[in-house]
Amino acid sequence: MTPPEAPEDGTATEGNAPPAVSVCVTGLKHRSDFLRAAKARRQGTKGMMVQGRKRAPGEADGIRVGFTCSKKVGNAVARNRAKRRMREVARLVLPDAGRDGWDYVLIGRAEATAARPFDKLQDDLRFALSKIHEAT
RNA sequence: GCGGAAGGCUGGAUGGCCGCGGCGUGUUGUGCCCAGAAUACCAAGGGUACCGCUUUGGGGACAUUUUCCUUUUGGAAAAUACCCUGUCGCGGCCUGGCGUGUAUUCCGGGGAAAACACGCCGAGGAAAGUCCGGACUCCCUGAAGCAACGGUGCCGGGUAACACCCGGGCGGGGCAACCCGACGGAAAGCGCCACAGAAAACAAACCGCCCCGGCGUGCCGGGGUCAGGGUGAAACGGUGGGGUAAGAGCCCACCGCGCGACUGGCAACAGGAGCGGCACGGCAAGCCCCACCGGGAGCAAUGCCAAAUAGGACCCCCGCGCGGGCUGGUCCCUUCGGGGAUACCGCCGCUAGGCCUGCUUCAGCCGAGAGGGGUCGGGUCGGCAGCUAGAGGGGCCGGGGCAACCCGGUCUUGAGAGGAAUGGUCAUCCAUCGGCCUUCGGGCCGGGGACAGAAUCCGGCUUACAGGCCUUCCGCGCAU
RNA sequence: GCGGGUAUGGUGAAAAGGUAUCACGCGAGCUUCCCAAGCUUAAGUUACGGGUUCGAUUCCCGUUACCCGCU
Repeated sequence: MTPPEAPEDGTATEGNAPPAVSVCVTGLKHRSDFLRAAKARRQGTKGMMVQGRKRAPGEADGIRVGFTCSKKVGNAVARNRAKRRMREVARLVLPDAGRDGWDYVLIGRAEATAARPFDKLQDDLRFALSKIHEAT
């Protein structure tokens, strides 16, 4: 679902400082990946739930990220909207704050993910990532 | 103007920044493919002419050194080196595997994915529910019929088909415009109709009413009767008159009901001379009968390519159990005729034993595996196809038809993802809601954008939906 | 996506077209000095909305929620 986001080097995002090493952010595709991430550490915020897992070496390269919404979030339109907002947040935040060799899963929340102001949503992800990373 | 009925359209707009999916073109051009060249490599096993190293036996001649005897020649012993001839092993080498082989590099050609650039396209009227009907694919099947099961159910037409649509009929609702209807058959058969009521389906009679008989004179028995009573969703048709012991379609009139010649209509159905003399309650969204339709499963169908690991079949190499033999090889003995051995090599042959179920018999299978190499087929992850041009949609024109719809012409349009694109964010405008101010022109602030997201495709149905716009019609009020 | 099923007191289950039943639980009361046990009693939109029928938990249609299978 998440096509390889454009390598954040140069052209895009002039506001954000491009990371020194351009790490490829790809999508999580398999259910087993999601389940493994769910067993690792997690951090909830107002806007979303974030799960993170440091992969075993040799499993895959780069940062991988997946998005999920349960039926609690609403009908298909509401779920897709929540996922799109989280995808956009991840596109802006992860190349900066994410770490190479990790899997992340972002889980949408009813009401909050769709209604929360966009900058707050970005802050939520940054906060959650820092909490997950510092726990190591 | 108010209230209503029917049909249709629409489903926020513009811009900035950042981004997504598909297709096409171009650039880069690696993985990969094709053709060629060069170099290197390929296990176990087998062979051993030759070469190198090494273990060890026999022989040889001379040389050197040391020791001893003699001390002139010389002799003896030991060591070293050399030569010849065997021998244990290792390596080289040959063979084997070995081929359309593998790997690397280079030259030429083709060229995914990816990146970049440019261009084009990118959700709906319901994309939804998955309720019908099809297309398409696979499975079953010789064909047809019957049965079973499921569905449809007024008639005619439309359609690829339908439970859909159109027109008509009948019934019901509304003053009307209009709307609604699973609307075949209950004299083919079975079943059910609680409670109440005398009685619930075809015959019967509780209270009554009337007549006769009896006596104990207000009760009993027999007969007639269904007008009255009450029950219920439903009760031997209703009203009036005649009639009678009391009554009753018993008779008459009108209404209702049934049958119905004939007439109209393709038909549903309508009208209806005449006849009957009241019989035939309801339920088929109970079983059923009649007519018609239907094989099953579904794109997660299906087809193709195809890692790692495990397992299967076959081939080659190697190896293993038993027995015997051979003009073989090797070793031993030999009176040189031959005889014996055979762990090992080559060739030939075979079963002991095990498995199933408690026993027997028969049959079958395994039986020689623990290795190395190769081929083939199945097949998972994964990938590709199916996958979007079709009973297509839309506009305009012409023709047929009351209409649904059909025929012809012309122009235009065309999402194809796969943890799943079609967006995120900001600003302005637009529609709208609330509050405040108002000089009633408006202004300010705040909220806020219906239902809802393609997943193989198409025709319907059903359900959800903020608002806005258009057309036609009906009723009432007012004015003319 | 495609296909199938279920819904009845708080929970788990029954019910043939005719008064919604059983067990456990919960509330109240009686009994007891108190508790337990026992006895009495209350609580239901039969998921929702229509239809057929005199009458629907049951039959038919639609809606909602939940569950299951196919990869």
